[in-house]
Amino acid sequence: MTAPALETLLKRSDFLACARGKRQGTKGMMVQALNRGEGEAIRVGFTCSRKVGNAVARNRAKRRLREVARLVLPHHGRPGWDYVLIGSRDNTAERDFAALQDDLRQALRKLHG
RNA sequence: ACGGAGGGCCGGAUGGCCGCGGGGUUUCGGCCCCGAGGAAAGUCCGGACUCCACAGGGCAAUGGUGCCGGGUAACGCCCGGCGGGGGCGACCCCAGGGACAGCGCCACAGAGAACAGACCGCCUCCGGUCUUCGGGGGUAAGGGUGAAACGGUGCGGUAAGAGCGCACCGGGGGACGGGCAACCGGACCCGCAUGGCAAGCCCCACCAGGAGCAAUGCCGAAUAGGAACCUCGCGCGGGGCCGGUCGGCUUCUUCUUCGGGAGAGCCGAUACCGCCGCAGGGCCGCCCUGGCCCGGAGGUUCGGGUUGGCAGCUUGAGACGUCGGGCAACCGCGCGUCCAGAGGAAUGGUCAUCGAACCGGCACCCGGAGACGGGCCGGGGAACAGAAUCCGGCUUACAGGCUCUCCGUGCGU
RNA sequence: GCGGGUAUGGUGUAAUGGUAGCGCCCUAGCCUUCCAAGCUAGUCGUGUGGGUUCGAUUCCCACUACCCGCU
Repeated sequence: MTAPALETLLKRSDFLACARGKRQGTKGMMVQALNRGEGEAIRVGFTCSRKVGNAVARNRAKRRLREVARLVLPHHGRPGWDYVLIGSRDNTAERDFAALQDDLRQALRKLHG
C-alpha cells in the first residue's frame, strides 16, 4: 500500500474542530484527533503555547513534533483523520527522540482503539 | 609570580542518512546554488521609506536636549579635550547652562536656617546686696545643634572682642598672555556676609507636523449602497423642474343632461432638489491678514460583508579585506570577495567521530613540607538566544575560551 | 508595529521629599465547658539596580514582571 499524503493544518477553525474530538496525553506531547469522515488525506497541525518557553524552545518543540509526525503518521495514522500535536511544557524539547516516536504511536493506538 | 585596569575577537567542529524555506534549471526522474545574531531581544533614541496634513507673520503651549570642539544622513550616539569627584596607579564616574528674573522648600535638633539675629556666655556701667540678683550698654571669640551657622589658622590688639591690623591659606574682581573654544595661567586690586536645592516650579539657548510596512498601491471575491435613537441647527434670495398637489387660461381632443366634466398643453404658486449665492456653522493651537469645509453636522447602538493574491521586499547612508588621510570617532578612492527573504512563519532531526566547561579518581609520572596543581584515567556533552520593511546607535542577556596594551607589589638581572 | 498603566506585609489598599499607616488574615493571650464573635498584644514592607538630595515609597534613569488599549 502507498502511504497517504500528509497535509498541514493552518486554519484556526480546523484546530478548534480537532480540539472537540478525542484527546490523549503522553509524557512528550498531547495528541488530539478527529475523524472528518471525508477525504483520504491525513492532516496534522502543530501548536505550542507560551508555557513551553521562549521562541527558541517553542520552535524547537514544533520542529521535533513535525519530524515525529513525518516518520510515524504515514504508517500509523488513518486517512480522513485530523491530528493536532501539542508540545508540552518540559518534555518535548528534551525527550529522547525514539521515546517521542513511541509516545505518538501509543497515543494513536489508544485514540483509534 | 601574585593582584588589578582597559580594549578586541570567537562563542562548538567534521562527515553519513532523512528532511525544510527561497531561487535557477529540467528530458519532470532529478540536479545545482543560497539560507539567523552579536545581541536577530528590549523598543529607549535617531533616520530612510509610504500615506495624511501643510499660506505667511507674531505669540503661546507641549515634549525633549543642555561644558567645548569634532564625527555623522541624523541622534539623547561616538571620538578628542575641559572642569569636578574617586583610586598609590593603570584607569573609572559625572543630566556638567542659569540661584543679584521671580516664586517655593530646607523636617528633627538648635538661640538662630536666609532683609540676619543673640539662648548660654564674655566685658563694662548703674541699683540693691555682699551667696547673688535686676536693668542699660558693648561684643560675636567660646558652648552646644545640624547635612548646612555669614571665611580658616596663628600673632598682634582690646575692658571684652571683632579682618580691627598683619602673615599664610581660602574667596571675589581682574589688565595681560595662551587656546578655534570650554577653559587655563595670572601682575595687580578688594578685608571679603551677601547659603543649598533647578533629576521643585522656572529662566535662557537649541530641536521637534501626525501616523506607521497590519504604512501604502494594484487585482480579485463577497455583501451593502443600511436601520434606530439622542444632541444641536432648522433663515433669506436666485435658479431648476421629471413627476405630484392647488389655482387660473381655454389652443387642441373627447363625452355631454349644453350648466359643464375628463385628458393633453400653457402660466403661476407650493412642497421638493446631492443647483448657486449670502447669512450661519465648523476647521486651520491663538491673533491679524487670509484660506478651507459643510449646507445638515456630531455622537451612540444595532445590522451586513471581507480576513484571498501580487507589489512594497530586500543591493544598501551596505559588510569585510587592502591602500591613503586623521591623535581618534570617521572619511576618501581603486581593486577583490560577499549579499536570508518567510508569511501560523524555513535554516532542522538523527547517528558516528572529535570535543570546552564541569564532576569524580590518585595505581603511575612531574612539582611541592603539605594542602594541592599539572600530566593521566573515567564520567559529561556547549551560554544567551531565532530575522519579519530596512539602516545608525543605546540598553539588557550570555557557559566559557583566545588575545593585545597598561598599572601596582615582590623577586632576579 | 504603535501606545499607556501598575508594582507598598499573606491579601486589599493609604501616605505635601522628613519615624511607612489602616482593614482582613496569621500567631499568642484573655473570655467560653468547647467553637464562633469580642478584647489585648505581636509578626510580616515600598519589584530590582543605580543616580539627584542632608534625607527617596515619592524626583530622574535603566531593567524585571504583570495588565490594558489601538491597528
